Amino acid sequence: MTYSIAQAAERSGLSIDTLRYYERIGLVDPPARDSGGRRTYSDEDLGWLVFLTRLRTTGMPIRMMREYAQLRHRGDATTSRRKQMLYEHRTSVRERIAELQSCLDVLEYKITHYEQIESTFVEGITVEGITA
Amino acid sequence: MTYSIAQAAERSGLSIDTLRYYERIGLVDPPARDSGGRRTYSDEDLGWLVFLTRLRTTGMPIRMMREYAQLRHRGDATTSRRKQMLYEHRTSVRERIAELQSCLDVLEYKITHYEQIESTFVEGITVEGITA
DNA sequence: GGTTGACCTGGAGTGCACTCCAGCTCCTAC
DNA sequence: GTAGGAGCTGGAGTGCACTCCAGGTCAACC
Repeated sequence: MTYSIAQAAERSGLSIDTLRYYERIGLVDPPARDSGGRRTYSDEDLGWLVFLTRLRTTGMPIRMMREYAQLRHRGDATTSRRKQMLYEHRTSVRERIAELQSCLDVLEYKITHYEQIESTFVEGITVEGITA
Repeated sequence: MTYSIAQAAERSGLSIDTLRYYERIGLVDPPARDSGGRRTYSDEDLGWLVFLTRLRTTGMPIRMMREYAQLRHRGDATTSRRKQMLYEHRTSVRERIAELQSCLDVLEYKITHYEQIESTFVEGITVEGITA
């Protein structure tokens, strides 16, 4: 099963331009071409694209994804390196979730106490209180 | 109690340049100045800065923070509008956390099954499996 | 009174991740 | 056989959020 660039875009959630951009910067291997020179994405290509979108969604910078892609390209010898990268990334995602959660808590508090807080914002809550 | 720009930067976690930038774009009111023309931040200024960093950390774009700042500037009449903005922002933060969590789950799965997945990436997990 | 260091201003530069464009080719349908 | 639409390339442009810079002021200390 192969997919046109439009289909690959739809299935990966990336735009057509982004697919070509990712290829240009070496994040994805150039896909096969049909007789007319058009890109044809395989299921494997799609799988990789979907995985990349996960990494991107979780905030991995493109240069790191590229590093991962390059390691992947070098095959099994780099498995542990890649695993290590995923470990580290997992940690940072967890930290990011915790950070968001903590800000969310402040937000909840602020919403709940909105009227009071508005007038006594600094003393009561933001500086001495929850913020700490 | 007042603070120099360097102290305000340290306490808010923003850089000195960012403090001046925020002022320039109308995100914070111009603070008082001392006799030498230097900015002196009050506790209230600090409280606002800290709150802004929360919004920023949770991904609120600057133009929205500015909108909020403008409403705040117009006083009590805009309380419900601002509350509404916080409600909506809360929703988007919750969604973001859920999105991160779901990607994290995939990542965990990938890490746990790393060796197997490497060879059967597409069929087993990414396209038909968890991804869905 | 000279040097140092923090701060000032307006404006230019940066890094990231796309996104858009002109001008072209190729296939399909009428 | 031509009109339309999808796709192609190289390169330029965009939006965001800072970040840096040159050239200056000001207060304090030696």
